[in-house]
Amino acid sequence: MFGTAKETNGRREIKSVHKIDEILAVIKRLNEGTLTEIAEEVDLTKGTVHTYLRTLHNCGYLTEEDGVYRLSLQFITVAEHVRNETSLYMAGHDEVDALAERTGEYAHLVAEERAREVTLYESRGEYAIATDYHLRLRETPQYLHHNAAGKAMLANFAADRRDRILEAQELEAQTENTITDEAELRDTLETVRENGYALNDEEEIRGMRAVGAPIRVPDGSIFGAVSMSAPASRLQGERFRSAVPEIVMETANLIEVNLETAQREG
Amino acid sequence: MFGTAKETNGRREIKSVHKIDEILAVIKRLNEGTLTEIAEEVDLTKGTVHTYLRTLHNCGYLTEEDGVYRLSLQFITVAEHVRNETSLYMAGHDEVDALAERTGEYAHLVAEERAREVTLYESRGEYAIATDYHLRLRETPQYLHHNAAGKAMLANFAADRRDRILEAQELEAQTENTITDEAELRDTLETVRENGYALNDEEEIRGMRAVGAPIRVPDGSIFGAVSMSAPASRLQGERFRSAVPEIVMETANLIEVNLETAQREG
DNA sequence: TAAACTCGTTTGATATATGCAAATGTTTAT
DNA sequence: ATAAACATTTGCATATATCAAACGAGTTTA
Repeated sequence: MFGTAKETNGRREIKSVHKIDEILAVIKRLNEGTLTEIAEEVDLTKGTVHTYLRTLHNCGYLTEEDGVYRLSLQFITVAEHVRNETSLYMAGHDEVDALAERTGEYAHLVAEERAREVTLYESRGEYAIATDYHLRLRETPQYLHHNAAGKAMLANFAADRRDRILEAQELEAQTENTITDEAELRDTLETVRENGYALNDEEEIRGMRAVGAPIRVPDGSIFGAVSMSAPASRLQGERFRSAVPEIVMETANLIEVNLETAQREG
Repeated sequence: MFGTAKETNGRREIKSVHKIDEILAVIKRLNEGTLTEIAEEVDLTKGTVHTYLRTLHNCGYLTEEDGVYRLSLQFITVAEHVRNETSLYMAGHDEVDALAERTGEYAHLVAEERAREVTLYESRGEYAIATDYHLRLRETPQYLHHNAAGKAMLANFAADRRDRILEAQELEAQTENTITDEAELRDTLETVRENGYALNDEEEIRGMRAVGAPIRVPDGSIFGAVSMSAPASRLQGERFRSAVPEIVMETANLIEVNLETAQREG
């Protein structure tokens, strides 16, 4: 989305979709732009881009004020729809609120899409810090090996799904603690499977630790994770390695039950 | 967006954009669909729709599992970006949290786009009710005359902007209390301007009242509103007509100051 | 005050990407 | 084993996206 398309291996595609995607990507990157500014960044003439912008504006993808285009607020309403139709969100947001309240820290509900982690919901406990940072983090799907929730999911995928993800990419580092060696990561994931929870020891953000647990359903199609993150100073020793994991796994279990019962109803 | 384009008055447009918009609209409406299901709803052959779906999937707009397409979770991440780039959200979300906490009820931060109200942020106080209903409400931009925040904005727009909005549409009713008469609405808006706040007396949801206040900036370009909503039984008499309006206006004022200072910084 | 420049918008002509119909795979049902 | 339903591919005709160039509006410069 917005400029991240894979190469088209010979199969026919609609070129206009790619052009639209490219234009939206440019506007997202510039945050706002005039026709000339946008056209400069795209391999199309000003006249053509003008026609695209007119149509995208008319269809509600863009707003325009004094010749300046931006992504429209309608993306927010569409996102609400997508979220509300995601059963994991519906089953989990109250439990994540409860987790944030019990721990006083940030709690997260995430899902996997295209080998990346998308945050469905985030709840801020009383003592939660780095609010703005977390807001920005949600703008970009994250690598699964960067944090506890991602590792919890990765560990519990079927082997072939995990292999496909691990083989498709290099393990980029985010901090000096990020696991970048595949063998080491696979060992860790083995432990995560055994324990039922994953830890993140300053692997994503220096000074921050986190605990995550997978959310499973029998048929395997729905999948996600919950996690709780806090400054390392407030998350150490027994609390980090036992008490909080218990609470996080309990939350995951509650969400699993919610998913189960919701499924039987509808 | 997704099937709400106005008619194209003679000017040239990119037809593919409309087709994409229509396809996404169908998938949004069906929530999920196979190629055949989607193609049935669109005036294109299966083969053509197939090419569109392939491209939209490749570009990250859709997910596909066992031949079933859905809107992708990436819409959520894009929405986060849009929201974080909206200065009103950045200036207002903490204040709206505070408003929800002080009143114990739902607090809302909204903006106007295309003559409709879009919710940028919503905060749930301790006693807030109808959570699921509010989630669903956020999926669709609302008419401005349906609630307190919308009326607060409408009342404080420049006259021509207000006229353009009022003249473009019928005043649809939502409950028996909704103001559907233009003259009556204009009178109400006059009062709203005088008071500095707007009331909603079961005009949007039966049994719910709300109080809203406009968020202004000198140059007039940024515009929005805050509101607080609660069951009528908890929002009556002096509390409805004076105490809560004071608090809501205070919140709006704080957000205005945040906007001002943020603007001077960057 | 005119000329030069910038930016958005329109338009005719053209190449090509799109869309159809029909054929080909692939899976599911009988 | 056969039929049916569905997804996918492909050749061909044509609608349409694109370019270049012209036009118009607004701003700056001399």
